Amino acid sequence: MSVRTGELSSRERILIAATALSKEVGPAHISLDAVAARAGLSKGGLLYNFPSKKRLIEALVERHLREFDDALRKLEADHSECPNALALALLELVSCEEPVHKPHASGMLAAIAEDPSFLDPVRGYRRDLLDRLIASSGDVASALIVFLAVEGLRSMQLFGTDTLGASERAAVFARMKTLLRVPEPA
Amino acid sequence: MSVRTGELSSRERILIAATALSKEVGPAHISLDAVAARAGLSKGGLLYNFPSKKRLIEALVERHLREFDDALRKLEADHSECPNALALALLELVSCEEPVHKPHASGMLAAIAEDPSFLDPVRGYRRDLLDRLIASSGDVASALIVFLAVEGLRSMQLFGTDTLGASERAAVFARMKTLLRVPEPA
DNA sequence: ATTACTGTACCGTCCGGACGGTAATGTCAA
DNA sequence: TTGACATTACCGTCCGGACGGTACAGTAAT
Repeated sequence: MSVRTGELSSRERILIAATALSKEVGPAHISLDAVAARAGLSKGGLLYNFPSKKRLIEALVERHLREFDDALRKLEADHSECPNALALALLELVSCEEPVHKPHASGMLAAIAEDPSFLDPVRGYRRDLLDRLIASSGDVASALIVFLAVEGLRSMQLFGTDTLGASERAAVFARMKTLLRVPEPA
Repeated sequence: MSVRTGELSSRERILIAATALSKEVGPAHISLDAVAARAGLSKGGLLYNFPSKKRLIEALVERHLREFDDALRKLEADHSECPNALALALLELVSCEEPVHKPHASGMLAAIAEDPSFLDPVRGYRRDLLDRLIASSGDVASALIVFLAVEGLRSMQLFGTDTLGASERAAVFARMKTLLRVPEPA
């Protein structure tokens, strides 16, 4: 609740450190000691910011959800004139080269590793998203296809299994837009 | 290398126990002690069958891959007359109520938790699958969409995030078949 | 005086793995 | 057919180390 400088807050540094460590040593092996050292503070300092490992991981999930939603809403606003704004925003969000959620991927894996129920908030968010998508689209089936494809691309990014090339991603993106009967912008 | 009786082998029991424990205590918290106890043998006995935790987890991944591939090939054979046999088989495999891979889900999470690189064989398999799918389909874009949607459904099943209802799953399935220009069977 | 830490010292627990048995089941030569 | 040894499939214990968390005294800035 301060930080006037351009420096990152301790909380932020800790979250970043936990994510990085998860990628380096495996999601199941992030220890408080290691996270603290990586974030450049003492274990006491870490425990001051997050009173338990559970809280730390919850924060990881909350941060991911918040940043994902912010980015999505911004993109949706860009297409506010279009009836399929949400679907379009989703597609853009996941098919760009550096999606907002990608840096958080290994942190999410750490949460799953610790206890899959940490993802309950994510489950809720996704279902809401799907409902909004269905409501905003005339066609339920194509809304579902878009949702599933987005989920597929996201999961591949989560596991680092993103074997699709840029051209392939572009092809799906284009086809998906025709599926939604969105005219190409040129 | 024996087992004439109808009983499960120790290896099998261990694999089942590890998967069940992963679901119960969280993928990061399966210990050799607990797995052994659950499988009804001692830790020494477990280590006899799998000389290290790493080997145990590798076996979990191999088993998943093998059973998935078996099931897929069987379904593919059922549609051998159709040019999109592979795509159809994939869709059927993931959209049925109890997919073969679902019971293995928490075991896969345990593998990811321990070290995401355990999934390297899975990555390879998926890329091959995608290539076969593209080759067998005239249209690259729709092959990609099917692949991504399948991957999305699979990841939802993996995380227990499978919020889709049966009717929704059926709707996507049907739409996907028209995408592939497969005639409805009645 | 409060906030935001640092640093050290601990505690109890758990964990992977090594290891030394051992009972049952072959195998095979004398 | 019997004794000698090998192999298989396991048991139970032990150890060194790591981990989450606690406690607490100190400190520098506001």
